[in-house]
Amino acid sequence: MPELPEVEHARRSLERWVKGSRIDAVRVADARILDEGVRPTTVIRALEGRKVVAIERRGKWLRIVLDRGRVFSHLGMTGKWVRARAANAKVSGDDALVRFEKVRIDVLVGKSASRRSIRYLDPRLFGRFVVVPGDGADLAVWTSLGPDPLLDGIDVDALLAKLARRRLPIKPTLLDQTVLAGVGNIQATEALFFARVDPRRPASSLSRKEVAAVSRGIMKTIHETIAMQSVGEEISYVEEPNAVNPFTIYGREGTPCPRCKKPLGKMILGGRGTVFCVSCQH
DNA sequence: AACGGAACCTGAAAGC
DNA sequence: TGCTTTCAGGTTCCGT
Repeated sequence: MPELPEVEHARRSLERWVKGSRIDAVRVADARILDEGVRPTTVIRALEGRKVVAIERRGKWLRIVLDRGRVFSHLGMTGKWVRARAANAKVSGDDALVRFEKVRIDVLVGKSASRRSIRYLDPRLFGRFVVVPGDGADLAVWTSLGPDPLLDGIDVDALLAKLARRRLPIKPTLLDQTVLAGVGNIQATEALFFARVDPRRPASSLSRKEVAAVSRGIMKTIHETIAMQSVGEEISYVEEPNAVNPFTIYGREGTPCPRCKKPLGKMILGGRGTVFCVSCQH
C-alpha cells in the first residue's frame, strides 16, 4: 500500500534487479490488472524481446522505459514488485504462482544471460499495469501530476498559490496528485501533525508560514520513511504481521499525543481516516 | 464546478 | 470456534 516512499523503494529495487536486462518471457496471471479490453497476448508481445533502459518514478507512478515502448505501473493499495527464484527454463504456464501474483516478467541479465524473475503482486487489484508500445505517449495521469517532492522539491510560494484556490480541507487537498505528486494518506496525516495544522482547515486559509511548515513536514516524513525502508531488502507495511507501526500519529488514535499528551482523535475527511491531535493542531 | 459518497476488489483483524 | 463487520497507505466515477 504504497505512497511515495514505498514506490521509490520499488523503483530502486527494480533498478537493481532488471535495469539493462532483456525481457525474455512474460506471463499475465490475472488479466483484470490490465486496462479494460487489453488482452494479455498484446502485453506479452509488446514486452518480450525488449531491453529495460530505465526505471523512473513520478509521484506514486513507476515508468519502466524500454528500448521500444514503456510500462506504467501503479501499485494501488496493495501492489508490490518482488523478485522470485527464477527457474532455469523459460517460463511455462504451470510454474507456480507467487501468492497474489498478477504479472511475471523474466529477464536475462548480463553477458552470461542469467535469468531473473520479477513478479507484480496485488491482491486487491487497485493497481494498474499499462503497456504503451512503440513510441507511445505518456499516460494523462502521469503528465498531469504535480511537483514530486523528492524530484522537484516543494516550492512554498507555488504551493501557497495553488492552495489559495481550493476550498476543500487541507488534508484531502494534499491527497490531490495534481497538487503534489506522491503524497498519500499517511504522509498527509503525519505532515499536518508536524506542522501543527488542523486537517479540517480550508486549504485556502493556510498562511504562508503554515504552508512552509506543511512542506517541511512532508519532506520530513518522506525522508524518514525512505530511510527506514532502505534498512532491509524487503519492504514491510504497517499492517503486515510482526510489523511495528513506525509512524508518529498514523494508526495511533486514542493514544496520547506525543507532543501534548492529550488522546489523539480520528475522523473521516474526504472519505479517508484521519488521525490528528484536537488539542495541538490548529 | 465542486462536493460527498459509492464503486472497484480482497484479505486480515476485530467484534460478537 | 465461526460467522459478521470493519477497515485498509488509491483512484475514478456518478449524482446532487
